[in-house]
Order: sequence, then C-alpha cells, then structure tokens
Amino acid sequence: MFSKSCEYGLRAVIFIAQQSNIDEKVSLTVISEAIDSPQAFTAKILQQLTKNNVVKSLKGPSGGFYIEKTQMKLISLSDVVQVLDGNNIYTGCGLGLSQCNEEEPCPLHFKFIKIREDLKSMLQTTTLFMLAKDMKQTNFFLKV
Amino acid sequence: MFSKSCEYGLRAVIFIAQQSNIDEKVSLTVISEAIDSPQAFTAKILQQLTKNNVVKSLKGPSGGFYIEKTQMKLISLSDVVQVLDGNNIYTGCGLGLSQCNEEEPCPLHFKFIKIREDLKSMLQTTTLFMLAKDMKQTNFFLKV
DNA sequence: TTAATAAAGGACAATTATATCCTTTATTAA
DNA sequence: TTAATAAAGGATATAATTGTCCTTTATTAA
Repeated sequence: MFSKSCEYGLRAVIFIAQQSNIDEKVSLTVISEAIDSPQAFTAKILQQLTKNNVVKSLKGPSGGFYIEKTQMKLISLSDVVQVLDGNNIYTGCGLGLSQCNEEEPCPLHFKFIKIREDLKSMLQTTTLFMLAKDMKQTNFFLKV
Repeated sequence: MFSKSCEYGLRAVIFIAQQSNIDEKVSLTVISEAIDSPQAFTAKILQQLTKNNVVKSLKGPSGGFYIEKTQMKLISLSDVVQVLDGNNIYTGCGLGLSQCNEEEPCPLHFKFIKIREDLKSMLQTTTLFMLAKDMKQTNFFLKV
C-alpha cells in the first residue's frame, strides 16, 4: 500500500504528534527507538516532512521534532502520504496504465473507484490531533 | 497498490481471458504487444501464473497461453494477486508493523479494516469470466 | 525426421528503494 | 566563547524490483 518511507514517516509523525500533545519535543534517536525504524533513514524522511512543513524541527540541545498544537488539527494523514508517496495512491491506475479515467478506463477502473474514495476520505479526514487523542485513550502500537 | 509484476500479470490475464473466451490462444509476443509490457519480463510473470495454474500454456507452433472456459468462472483477480504479490495486501499492516491485529493494533488498524475488506471482496468476487464478458460489452483499455 | 515455432529457464544488467556513514550547520547552556 | 547537542545534507552502500539476453525443451506441421 505505502512505501517503507511512508510507513516510517506515518509512524514517526503519529509519535511526534502524541508527544507534542503533551508538550514534548522528541529527538531522532528517541523517535527511531519508539517506532523501531533505521535511524539514518528516518532522518531523511523527517527532513522531507520538515521541508514540507508537516513537522517542525529545532537544532541544538533541547532541540528535536515537534508539531504545533494548532497545526495538529489541520494536518491529515493525507498530507503525510502526499509528501512521501505523492498522489499516486489517489490517481494511479490499479493496472498501472499511465492514463486511466472515465473516458478511457481500464477494466478495473470503476471497480476501484469506491475503494479509492474510501481510502482518500479516511486519510483526509483523520488529523494528527485525532490520532494523538486516540493514542491517549487506547493502547495503540507503533512498533511490535 | 500492486507491484509492476502484478499489474502486468493482471493485464495479461485479462487479455488472455478475453481471447480464450473467443477460443483464441495467444503468444507472448501478442500479449506483450496488447498490454504494452516488456516481453521478457512478461514471460517470467506468465511462467509463474502457469506454474500456479492460473493460465495454461502450450509450446510449439500454434501454442501459446490460454484459460479454459470452465476455469475462467472459477479464477478471480484475487488468485492472480495472490500468486504475484502474495497475501500482503490482505494481511499487511498499513504502517508496516510485522504484527498488527485486534489485540495489538496500530493506530490505523481499525480505520483500514473496511477498506481492506472492500478491496478483498472486489478481488475475490471478480472472476476472469466476468471481465472477459465486460471486455466484450465495453471498450476497456489494457494499454494507453 | 526435420525445420520452424513458442514457452521454460538460467544468468545477468539496470534501476529504484532502502539504508548507512560522515561532515556541516545551527543552537544551547555552561 | 566554547563544548556539547541535534538536525541538515552529501556521498555512498546494499537490497529488491524490474528488465534483458540467450539457451534449452517441447510441439507442430511440412
């Protein structure tokens, strides 16, 4: 479904949101430990997310990654996925055709529409704030 | 969503089904032209599908690939996907956790369930025969 | 029985995704 | 102002996926 980068990125962002929700910045070391991801690789992913304003970062001692509480309600899973995997998950053809639409559909085009719409809707409506709240109430896992 | 192998495989199988439905065997050359896929790579994919009895093949002149009409009603898209991409699409965690279930769920586990189920259902209920019929009635594309 | 045809299969090449290492830059606090 | 800290960034390595080439095997039809 998602690339490894996107999987790590989503896990990282959810963890950062959870921590930011209790006013804690987190370092790369802490993040990659919490989500069990390769540290240097996770650094690259976080750089992308920082450049695209999904997360904020501060260098130096007491630095780290965080998400502003006001932003948290505005950033959705979809934003994270867009940055790391582009919009292929929304627009890409299930059979890999470079163009596939109502006018020139592949044989599965119409069968995929509902599934795509549901996925899109879920990603777009789920904000980081909602997930941070969920993490408080329920024991969800970001690593095994 | 699917690997390139799986995309080519699905397109190939739909084309073979369409042709078998009018009692035509098709060669690798014809298939890869019809679905615009790299020929040698498509050969490998078809070998896998043949080994797993999704399609049948015959060597020599007047040989080629085909699907028996009786089988066509029994083989679903899900069978093709299972052979080429395994069952990761059904069981894999959206965030990439090696184990993720009702007891130890990732934060998105329950949000993905409906989407997964819908996809699974679509793939399992869509048979090659249905697609061959669809191809007769509607101008669907297997290449751009 | 032979020449032609077409799939099967092995070996290898190219590309992309994943992952690591090391240096540089910015920030903090002593 | 300096030493320590932590992210940013460049270069490179590894692994997986995608793709090609060439030989072998099976089958057909002349």
